[in-house]
Amino acid sequence: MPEQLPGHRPTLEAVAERAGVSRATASRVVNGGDGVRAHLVEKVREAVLELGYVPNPAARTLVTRRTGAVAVIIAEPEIRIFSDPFFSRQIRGISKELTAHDTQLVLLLVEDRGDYDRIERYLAGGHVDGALAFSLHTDDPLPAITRRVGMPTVYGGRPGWTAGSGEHGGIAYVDADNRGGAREAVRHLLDRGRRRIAHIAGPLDQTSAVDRLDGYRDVLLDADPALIAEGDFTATGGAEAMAALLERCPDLDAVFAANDLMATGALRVLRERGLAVPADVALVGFDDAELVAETADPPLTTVRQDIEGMGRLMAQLLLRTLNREQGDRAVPASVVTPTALVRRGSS
Amino acid sequence: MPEQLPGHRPTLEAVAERAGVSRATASRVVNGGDGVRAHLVEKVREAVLELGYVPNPAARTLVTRRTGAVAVIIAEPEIRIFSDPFFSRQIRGISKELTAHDTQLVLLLVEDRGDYDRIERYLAGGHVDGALAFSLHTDDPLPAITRRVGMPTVYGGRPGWTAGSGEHGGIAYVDADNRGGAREAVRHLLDRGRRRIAHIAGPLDQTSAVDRLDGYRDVLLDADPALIAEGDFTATGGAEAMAALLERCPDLDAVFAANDLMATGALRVLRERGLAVPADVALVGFDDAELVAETADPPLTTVRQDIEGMGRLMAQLLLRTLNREQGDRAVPASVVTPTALVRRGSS
DNA sequence: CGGGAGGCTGAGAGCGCTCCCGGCGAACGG
DNA sequence: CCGTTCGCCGGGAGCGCTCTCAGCCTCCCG
Repeated sequence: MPEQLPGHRPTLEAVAERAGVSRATASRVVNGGDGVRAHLVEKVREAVLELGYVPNPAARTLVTRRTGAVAVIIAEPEIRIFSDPFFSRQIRGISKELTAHDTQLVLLLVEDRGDYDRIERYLAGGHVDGALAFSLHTDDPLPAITRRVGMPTVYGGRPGWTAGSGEHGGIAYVDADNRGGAREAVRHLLDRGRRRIAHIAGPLDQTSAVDRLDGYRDVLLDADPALIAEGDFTATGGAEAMAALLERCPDLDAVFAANDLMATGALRVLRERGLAVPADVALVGFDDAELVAETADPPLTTVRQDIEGMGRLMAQLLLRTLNREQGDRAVPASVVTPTALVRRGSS
Repeated sequence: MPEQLPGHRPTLEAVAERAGVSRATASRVVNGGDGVRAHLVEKVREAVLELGYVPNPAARTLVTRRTGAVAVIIAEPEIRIFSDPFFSRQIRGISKELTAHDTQLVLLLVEDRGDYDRIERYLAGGHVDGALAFSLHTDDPLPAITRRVGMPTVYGGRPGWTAGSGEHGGIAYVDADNRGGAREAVRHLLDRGRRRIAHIAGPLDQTSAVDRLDGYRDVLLDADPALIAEGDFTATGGAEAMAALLERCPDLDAVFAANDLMATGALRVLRERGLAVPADVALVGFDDAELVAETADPPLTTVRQDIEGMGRLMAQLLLRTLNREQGDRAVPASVVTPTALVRRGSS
């Protein structure tokens, strides 16, 4: 590519002049070249290359009312956000899909509740065409905001308050089959002959945690409530929950943890107490988190979900909505992706 | 905030009309209100509120030639990117600082080498005012790109090829005092009476790994080369390196790992071999990674760096550069932040 | 009381692009 | 050979904003 010319960047006007055509024709070529005779297309392309022309996105946005950018809103006040590989992989999937469609990713991190004003102003300002948001908690103000400013939004993870469609059209989301995956995990433990199967749940203000707990209960209809402890999706939380469970039910012979991080915490506590995994206690996690599940000792049996694929799906859903005609108000259907049990040494 | 009005968003023109002033005056008020009489300011502010006016960023950018956005380029093809808490915390710091200055964060993930063309086009397109980039490898094409398109850039971590100032002005970066921190770690092990101190280095195409190795050598001038093994900053890599070290030097009595993730891998191998930490082998890590160093068993002695602060610093440096007058070509000075040894149970 | 200075305001140009629409030439049918 | 259609191109308006500059009005000083 040519060096930046001194002074200002070349404009479409300059390209047109050099190619000996009008600005309109130059614009047509830059945007695909339909309806322009071949030799003119060629001339304009040359001029673009020679001048090192790059379209000015602001000018383009001003008239098309499209920014070619999408906001990714992460409203997780905790450190988890990135350190949980879950988010990183989902973002990676999103990024790939957006990139493939020449769309930019604007990252909006929410630190505290006051930030929501900023988010609202930002979305209302028309900086982006749509938004992707994650794992809402039950009282999250985000849906109200996106609705108010009319911003097309796709959520990652089923939102808390809407089982079906809300009052004003449903909300689009992409989620894994948490409940089904949990069922499979527990059934697997039953198949292994386990009878006192405990569950370390995630924070129950998140639907993924609730769904996994529900899946556990689906299979263990008469489960002893003492066999259920709530964690917070971190290793430390998992360890604490495990300790509490052992206190209450020393006879347990299996644990289904709602994610792999908590499973590793549980693993540590079990080892400390001299309990062998899986001989004394079988353990199953959830997520198949890289650098965690496989490298655990013993490697974790876990429920895999295609996290990166879910990210891609979120982006696809959003982009499809954005590319619909203006009048078309239909909300895209939500998608639930399948899970799969991965058997390793811990069960 | 008022609901989105039917049809189009209100423009500055509409605000001006409603307030009974000219568009110019309305603009002045929206941008701070200097030099406008108080009662007019009041009137315009009211009109803004009543109409729910939000400035159109594209129009503004078109004339000011400022986008109010900064690119964060992450060119780490590995999974590490986010799962290494290092990046997440740095991004968090960056995000905080940018938010405080009303600047947006555009995330650019580089998946493979072909992506660099896309990055170059993006930067050349003037979508952003500046860029922040991370941990360059020695042959990274990024510096050439940012220079070519004249994009102000601050790097996280000292770039590989430029010890001092390059041919055309130096490159601004923010880095921790890796070498000094490493020296302190090794001295600490010496103070504990250790004499056969091994080092698990990071990938030596990254300057942070090189600097930490150099710090190790600064203190152990006559270190046995067999005591040094190269890892890759992951737990698995650390485990492999540890195994290799034990193979070569069964008599080692201490290990300084170039990061905490590798230290945990080493820890696992040591335990497997029946070696007690710190009784048989003392262990020191680097980073003070959350959810890793403190929760390890035993908790890791490690070298803490203020990662989030480094992120903030990167953003500050960049913003300062951007707010300089156009003519001022000076590159901001790079910053090296201090480290501190945190003593825990592993040494 | 006149003149100059200085503070506010408004008119208007213009940022770089897209897209509507009118015109023009070629092609084709009668 | 003329009228009509159709494909292609250029002129020009306009997206919403900022900013310069000229003009006005007030105030102060001589």
